Amino acid sequence: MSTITLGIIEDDQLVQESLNEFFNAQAEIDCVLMSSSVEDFLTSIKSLETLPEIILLDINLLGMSGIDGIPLLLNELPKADIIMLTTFEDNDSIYKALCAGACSYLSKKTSLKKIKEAIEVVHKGGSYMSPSIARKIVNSFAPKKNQSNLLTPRQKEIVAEIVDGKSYKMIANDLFVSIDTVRTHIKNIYKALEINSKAELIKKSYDNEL
Amino acid sequence: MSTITLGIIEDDQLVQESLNEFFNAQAEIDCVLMSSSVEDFLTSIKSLETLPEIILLDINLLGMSGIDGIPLLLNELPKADIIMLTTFEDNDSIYKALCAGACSYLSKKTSLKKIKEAIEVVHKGGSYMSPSIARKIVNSFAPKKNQSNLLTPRQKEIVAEIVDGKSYKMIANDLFVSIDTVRTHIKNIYKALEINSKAELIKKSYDNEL
DNA sequence: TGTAATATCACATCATGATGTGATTGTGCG
DNA sequence: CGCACAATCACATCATGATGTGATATTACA
Repeated sequence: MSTITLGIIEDDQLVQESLNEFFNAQAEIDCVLMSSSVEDFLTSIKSLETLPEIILLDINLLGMSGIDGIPLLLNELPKADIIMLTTFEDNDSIYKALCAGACSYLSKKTSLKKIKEAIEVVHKGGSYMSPSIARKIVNSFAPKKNQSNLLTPRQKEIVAEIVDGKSYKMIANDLFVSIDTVRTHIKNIYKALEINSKAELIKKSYDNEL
Repeated sequence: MSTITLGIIEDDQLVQESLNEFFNAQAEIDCVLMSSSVEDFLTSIKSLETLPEIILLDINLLGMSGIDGIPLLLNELPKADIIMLTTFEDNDSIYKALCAGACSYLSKKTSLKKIKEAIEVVHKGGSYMSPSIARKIVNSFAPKKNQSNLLTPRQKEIVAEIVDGKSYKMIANDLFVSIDTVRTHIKNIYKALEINSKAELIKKSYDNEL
């Protein structure tokens, strides 16, 4: 197996040292750059001969946050894979990091052995998530338990049409009822969901809040 | 650690045997039911004393597909966690299984040791994905390469407000411009995106097609 | 049997959205 | 310099959406 080149952006001195020490002892992984901030990292890579294939990235950094740094890093190193290594495990951070282009997300509690495993997995074109984080991600797909019966079946049909971009007139046609009936349904839907515009309805629908 | 009770739905005789043999040798895991179809499984669990906490589920089954079976299984065993174990690794199967409520997804190539690990991880409230599958999932979050420059920065601001559920009037207020300016922007946005309603705009935005 | 919930329709009114035409200003680029 | 383009504003018009009030028929359940 060829050596994997690694970059690390991490502002905690202790974590830096422990990672450095560990990877120095690993023949398969070569840490080519260690920085305390995204800004530093971006200037430093310009003078490197061998660029990192994998970047371990913290979120809570001096200067720019790791999440905001992802697009910049990918811009400079389009082929690099980014692995988040952070204490933040809230849905929002995870979601934002993945959307920005990170391809793996590890809790800082992860053992060095597992971090190494994750690096190797990512290098092979896969991805590894900490179990707790993977669970949060799958939960974001799963249907809400509050499969709330806020809406009647008929109302859900109407919502489906609206979300599909249909006008009242088209809905009336599709469902073989009058426009006024559609209006009434929508009025009741708005009341049930405590909203008052199509935009909010579509948003709720996409966010699975029905 | 208390014993984990397991159910398996798998129609390949060989896989059944190899799983059975393996788990019989594991003190931590007790396979309480092995079926060849979702239908069989659902009738058989009625006569069980100890219900499975975890279900290993194949997709390609006689009768109902594993994916279609997920809601039925969760209905009977609301506390159970479902782990997919299948050769199907296409995005669509993965997406559908997770949306239906599966909480883990393993390739059939996964070693028995890793399957056991996955069961334990899931039992602790986490989730484990095969690396190749995890990668597909994260890719579904990542931004489209076609970060299309169809819209100007200002137009993107307007879209953000619309998607947020704001009316033209509110947008005009927020951005300190007149309603007519907002109208013009939206007109141009519609032209650029070849659409003609707010609903379609919000849809495109949520589907990352901007 | 009566009441609640659902689904249907009507009429009215005002707000908002969609679309067209036209104009001004500033910025950047070849 | 002149052109393209982004961003701003105005006026006009018609379609659509939001909201209220009221009514009828059906089903479902206590």
